[in-house]
This record gives sequence, structure tokens and C-alpha cells, in this order.
Amino acid sequence: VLNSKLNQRLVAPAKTVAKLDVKTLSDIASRTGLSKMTVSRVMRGEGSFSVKAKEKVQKAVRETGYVHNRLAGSLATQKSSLVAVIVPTIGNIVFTEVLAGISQVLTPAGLQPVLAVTDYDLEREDALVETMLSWRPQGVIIAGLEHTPLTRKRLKRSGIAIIEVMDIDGSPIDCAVGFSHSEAGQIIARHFVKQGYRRIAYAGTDLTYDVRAAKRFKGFVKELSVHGLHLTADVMTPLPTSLEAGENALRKLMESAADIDAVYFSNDDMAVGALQYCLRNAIAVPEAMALAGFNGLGIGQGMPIALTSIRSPRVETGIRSAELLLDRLAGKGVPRTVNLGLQFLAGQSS
Amino acid sequence: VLNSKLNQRLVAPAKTVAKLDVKTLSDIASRTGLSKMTVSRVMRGEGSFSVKAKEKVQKAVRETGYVHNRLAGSLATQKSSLVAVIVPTIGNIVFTEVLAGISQVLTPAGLQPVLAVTDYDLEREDALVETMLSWRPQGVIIAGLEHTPLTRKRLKRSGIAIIEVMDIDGSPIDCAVGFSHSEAGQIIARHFVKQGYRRIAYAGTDLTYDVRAAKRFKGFVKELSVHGLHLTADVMTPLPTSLEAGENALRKLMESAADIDAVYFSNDDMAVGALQYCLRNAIAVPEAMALAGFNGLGIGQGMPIALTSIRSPRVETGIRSAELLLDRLAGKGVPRTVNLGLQFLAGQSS
DNA sequence: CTGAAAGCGCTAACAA
DNA sequence: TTGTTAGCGCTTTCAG
Repeated sequence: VLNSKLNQRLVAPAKTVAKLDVKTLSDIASRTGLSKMTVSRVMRGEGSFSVKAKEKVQKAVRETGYVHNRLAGSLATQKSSLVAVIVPTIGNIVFTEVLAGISQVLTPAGLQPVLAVTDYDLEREDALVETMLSWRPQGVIIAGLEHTPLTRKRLKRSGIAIIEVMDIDGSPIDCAVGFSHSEAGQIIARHFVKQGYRRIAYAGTDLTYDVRAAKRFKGFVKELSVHGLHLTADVMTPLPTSLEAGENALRKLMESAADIDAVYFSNDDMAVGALQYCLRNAIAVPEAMALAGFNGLGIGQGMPIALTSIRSPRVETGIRSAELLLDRLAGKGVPRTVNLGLQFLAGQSS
Repeated sequence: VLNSKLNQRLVAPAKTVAKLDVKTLSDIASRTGLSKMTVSRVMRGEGSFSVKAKEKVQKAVRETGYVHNRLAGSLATQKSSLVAVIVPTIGNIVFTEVLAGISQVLTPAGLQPVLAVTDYDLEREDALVETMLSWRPQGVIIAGLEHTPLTRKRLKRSGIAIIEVMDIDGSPIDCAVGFSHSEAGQIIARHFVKQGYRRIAYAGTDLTYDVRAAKRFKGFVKELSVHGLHLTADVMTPLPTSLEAGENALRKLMESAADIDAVYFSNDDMAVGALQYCLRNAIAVPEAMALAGFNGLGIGQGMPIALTSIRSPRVETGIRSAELLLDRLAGKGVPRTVNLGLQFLAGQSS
């Protein structure tokens, strides 16, 4: 019924009539009596041309609605003003903030970021890298240091600027900007130990996919062992992380007989979900259950019981990576690794 | 000091050596002894070619790392597999969810979404539309129905598929997919009235920028007036919305002598910030202060006192808009307006 | 199944 | 200041 209703007012595709079919520089050229080259110069504001020529062209463009064809332009000049940005997800504020930082620097420089999302799938990442490279971008900003050998080869071979972001624990193809996830895990472990927790659990998503979460996990476990402790329990849920995933993970841990007193979550999303669950069900945090996350999101800090977390420099990572990309394009040398550091947020949840 | 430390290990730009300089189809052609055309056919898997030719080409591609040049390909075929997606912000989960829905449909169809962010600036939107059109995309998915006359003209004139999303209160260029913001405002007003609130306030960001928030506001105020009520107070903060903006707005309202009993916020971000503030400061919600937002985000629903809100179909909007785009590309007719509806979430905060 | 020729719309380089 | 020529790397078309 709904369908038939909709069908009644279907609108046909736009007729190819009406719009003056002016599609190329040549059209503007013949319309103004100038040559293609002069029109091209005016369009780009490069080279020299008379005021008269400029006005003629502008008028013609206004009248016809001519839009420059960058496909052809980029092909002719052999460069494309594009910068590929490849991230695992945008379902998480973390990467959108990085992207915001990147745009903030790239756009004023006349470059256009083009986003691709891998969904934490390295095969997909490889395919996306190839697609992106086929647009002949000026550079690539890509999340993480772990890629398939083929992807690394592709990126290296491209000869363009490659900036890896959000992780510095490993060896970059060219240049890495971010922070140490391993260190983040260690900091929370040390904090838990100092606060006297002994029956400690971890809750996160499948570690084979989110490599950076895995690095935090390893740093966490390693630091526990330094203090003679080990993980009492862990829960791994499928991607993506979410408030619900955090809540479910905590419930699972509490239902088990493990008698946990503190949980380290993969990130703030999950930790906040767990914290909300505790608040709703009058589970005393941190007395009955201590919680900690990662990223230092506002939502965790604003909770009645502020979440123990670690602030990651996300926008800064975006900005810095874009700046380094510009340095590279200017032919400058860049550091192999830029550590933007982390900030521990004690909170009250542990 | 830090700087000098970094400078010590600056890495020079990659030498243009090493990589076999194989950049074009012709290179593969001469390497395999085949013609450009045969190589092209194999690369695209189109037309016919022998198994032998295929194997030769694949081997050469593997060895040389040749990457297809879409700039040239798109220019030759006069079509580009690109779809422009233009949104006001990505600092808000709302639009990233729409984008996720779009990618989910477009990617399997062999199309590539290209994102551009306007920051709620119509002049910037116009510039971005022109830039996007210059890449000759197959279509444009753009948030909202309000654009500058020039932008509308550009889009119309482009002759490609144009889908406007996230709003249906107005007349689309071609086809609009989303929901009614005006209706969302009305629903909350009706709810507030029914619950017995009489000293009602609104808190949001500058309405001249976020047109959709303005529509919710108008729907809200209009419905209040139907019930003989008017807004007791309002606070407008600068963009972007955030938890802090919500908290600050609420505090401002409480400090004034207006004696407010309920506040309608521009969106869940702000409302959750305000709710968190109340929880931290033992302000009884909804007894001392009732709160409502918009979007129905998980974070609001998970609060110890669930936020009154309205769930907007964000992923669905993305999916549906992309589907309609595909319909258009297939030459099919499409409805002028698709209303995906809203879902009221009563919560406990009002 | 394969190849040669022509051209997509633009710009670099040179000439006038 | 303006115009001409020769491509950029690919695909379409048509012939073999």
C-alpha cells in the first residue's frame, strides 16, 4: 500500500534539456572568442591575461554554469590535490576527531582529504589503498602501523607521502604520528595496582582486529605481571565497541564466579556503558567494582562518577599528521616518529 | 630541546630510485608484448581476452606494482564512480551514522562516497559543491533542503542525481529522504504540556546556522502556543553542540530568575550534558527540572534517568538515500519525498 | 581474441 | 597578453 502510494508520485529523471550544454573550456573559448588557453589561465588565475579577457570569461562562466573538470586538469598536470585518509571506523568519535584535525590543516592548503573506512579489515584496507592510489593522491594518511605486506609494498612503491597515525609502537613506512597504546595499558595497570585491586579483568573486542586495543591489552597485562599479578578474567565481544557491548561484558563478568574488583575496558565507549549499568543498578563504583577506559571522552568525564581514563591527543594527531604531510610535499625531511603523549585522568571510578 | 631532538632524526623524502618506474598501461603492454588495449581489457575484466594474456598481465602487474590510473580512465569513459556526500559536521555521531548507511549501499555497487564538511556555512557549502562537481561525480547526497540559490542552480544544472537528506520540511531539488524536524518539536511540546510543565525553556545553538534545529524549535514553539503556552526563556550558544554547551545552557537558565520547570534542548548532546550536570549536583530530574533532547542516542537512553528524546532514523536515511541514488542512476523514477518517520522515547527525564 | 587510431578535457611549453 | 602544439593515460570504436 505504502509502495503504491509512493509510486504515484515518482519523479522522472531530469531531462537532458534546458541546461545549456556547456561542458568544456572550448565552449567558453568559442563563446568569448578567446582561446582555450586564455580561458584556462583565467579559470585558474595563473599566468597573465587582460582584465577584459577575465571579465569576458567570468561572464560566460556565470551565464553557462560551466564547471571546471578536475579529472582532465589533474591528468594534464599529473597531480591531483587529493589526500587519501584511511581509518578503521567512523562509528567512533575518535577517528572523526582525527579527521577534523586533518581537514583543518589540509583544506586551507588547497588539498582535499578523501576518506575511506576499512572496518578493521586488512584485506579491505589493501583494496582501499589500491583504489585510493588509483586516484593519484598527493599523499596518504592511514591509521595504524600494521598492514598486510602487500599494502606496505604498495604504499612504499607509490613514492608519495605516507603518514601513519594513532600509533607509534612499531616501525613506520615513512613517518608515524600518535601515541603509545602499550604505555596507556601500563598506566592503568599501575593505577589499579596502586589502588589495591587484585582481582582484575579486561573487557574488549576481539583483539585480532583492533590491533591498537591489543597493544593496550598487552601493555596492561605485562605491567600487571611486573607487580606479580595476572588477569583474573577477560571477556571479548565482537566489533564494534558500543555502550551495550560494555554493559554486556560487565554483566558477564559479574555473573561469573570470578569475583572481580576492577575492569579495564578497551575504550571509553565500553567503559561508559558499564558505568551507566552500575549507576542504574546501584552497584557501587569503585567500591564494589572499579572501572577504567581509554580516550578520555567528555561523556566519561561528565558522569556523576568520572571515569578513570587516558586522554588521547586525537585532534592534535590529525593536525600534526597533516602538517607533516605538507612538509613532505614541500620536500622537507620529517621525523620518523612523533609521540604526542597521553594524559592520565584519575577520575573516581577506580 | 624537543625540536632539536626531533631534528636529529629527520628522514629525507623517499628517493625516486628503487621502485621500477612502471606507471602506465603502455609499460605493462611492452613488458608483456601485448597491446595497451588487451592489457586494459584484462585490468577491467571486460571484453574478451585469452587466459594466456590474462596470466601475462597479472604477472607483470604483480611484479611491477602497477596501479591503474582512474583519473585517465574516468576522463576517457566520461564517468567517475564517485558520489559526493556533503554534510554540515562530522563532530556529531548523527552524520557519521548517515554516512555509514550510505557507504554500506554505495560500496558494493562499485561507487565511492567522497565526503565534504560544510561546518554549517552555506558559502562554504557552495564552494564545496563546486569542487565536488568538478570531479564529475555520479551523484550528490547533501544534507538539508536549504542552500544558496547559486548552490541549487549548480546542483540542478549538473544534471546528475541529487538526493537531499535529513529533512523533508521544504521542497527538494530532486528527491528528499529523512524526517520532519518540525514534527519532532511538536511531539516534545505536546509531551511537556501533557506532563504539566508550564514554565518551559529552550536551549540550543544559534538557529541561523543549524536550520534543522531551527525547524524543531519552531515546531516546538508553535505547538506550545496551540496549548496557550509560550516559551518562558531560551539560551542560544555558539556552535558546535557539546555536552559542555548543554551544561552551561542549563546553568544559565537556572541562574536566571525565570524559574524554569522544563527545558527542550537542541539535541541529545546538549541534553545529556545537562542531565549529567543534574546528576552530579543532585538536582532532581524530572521533579526539579525536566529535560528532553533529540536523536535518541544510546548515551541518553543509558543514563540512570533515561533521557526523553526522539529517535531519528539515521542509518536508514543513509541507506535509503543511497538506494534512491542507485535508482536514479538506473534511470528509474524516484519519489520526491521519503519520510522515514520518528520514534518518541518517553524516558524518565520529563 | 587482438590491435590501431582517435579522442576524453585539460595544461605545459613554447612561439608570436 | 594571447595562441598553437603536443601530450597526460586511458578507453571507445572499428578493423583484422
